[in-house]
Amino acid sequence: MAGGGRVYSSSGGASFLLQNQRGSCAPEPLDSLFLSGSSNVSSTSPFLGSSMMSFEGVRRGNGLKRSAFQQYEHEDNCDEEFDEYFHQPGKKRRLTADQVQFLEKSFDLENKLEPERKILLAKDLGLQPRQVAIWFQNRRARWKTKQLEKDYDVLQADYNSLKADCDSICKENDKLKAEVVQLSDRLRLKDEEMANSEQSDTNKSNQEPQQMPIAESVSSEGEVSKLSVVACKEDLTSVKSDIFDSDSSHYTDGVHSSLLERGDSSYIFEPDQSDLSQDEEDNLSKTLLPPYIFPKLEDVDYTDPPANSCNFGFPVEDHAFWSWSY
DNA sequence: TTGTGTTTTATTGCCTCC
DNA sequence: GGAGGCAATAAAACACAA
Repeated sequence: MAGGGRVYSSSGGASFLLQNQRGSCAPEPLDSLFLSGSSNVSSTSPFLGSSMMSFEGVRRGNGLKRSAFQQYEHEDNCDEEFDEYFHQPGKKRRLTADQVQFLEKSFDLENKLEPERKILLAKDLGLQPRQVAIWFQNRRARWKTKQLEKDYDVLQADYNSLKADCDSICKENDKLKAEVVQLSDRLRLKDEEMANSEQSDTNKSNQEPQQMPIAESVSSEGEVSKLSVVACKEDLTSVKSDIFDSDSSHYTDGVHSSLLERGDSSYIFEPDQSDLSQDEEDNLSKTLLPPYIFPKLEDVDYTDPPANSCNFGFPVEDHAFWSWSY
């Protein structure tokens, strides 16, 4: 017994099928049952022409696939065998291709089954209303599965497209990061060369008896550090030209473009000296480090990369090269 | 012919709605 | 509380390769 107090029967729905499909043995075509204008239910049904249709149209010109009926259609004594086949308790009977096609068309019109429509369909097809209901229920389940597969395919296509974009951007990001590291190394080498040069100058000046410390010299005349600044600027100019000549085509990310959009790329390396104190100039001459760069670069947050698999920011360990000069 | 995977029909239990 | 829908599942029917 079915749940919910329902009473199901699966053995009583073949009356029409027996009559209809047994034509070779009992030639009583029931086409008239489905022809419009006849006295059959569907022809007078308010659903005909809307959600209902005639089984005749489906039956006509439709070759049966291998079905239970085919197995018995041309045999002698088919009455007994047919009855035997359909009266086996607990045996499942597949619907004929015609019946399925009819149900499919009905389903296409409306995939929900109102009670009246169910009764009419059952009468038309010679099935139990319960069988029609079950067929619609299973058909809705299949439709839903197919729909899910379609949705999945669409989502997969979207995902693949986004992933391709992400991969492309990641590669570009890696390339730019490598470039930054390379340029930073060059800056550091320049700085070290400059420091060595200053050291040798200091050693030479220490041999002269009245040589003043650089800081004092700067405070009194400012000549040494100014010369250093000029020398640094000359060095940096060569580096700068390398930076902007190396591959300007992809300086379109936030860092580069934000710098270039200021209209004067040289501001990175050429702070307005009129705003500098002597000490600041001194610092510039000693470190050569672009402290002037970093405040500008702070527009880009390198410490908080996006939380996806594609790390557009520099990882924490990558910050090492930013702090080497401090 | 047979084993195996797939499809189809039917059942069961739970849920919602009226 | 009954009717009906749905998800999960069973089981028969079917398809097909070996």
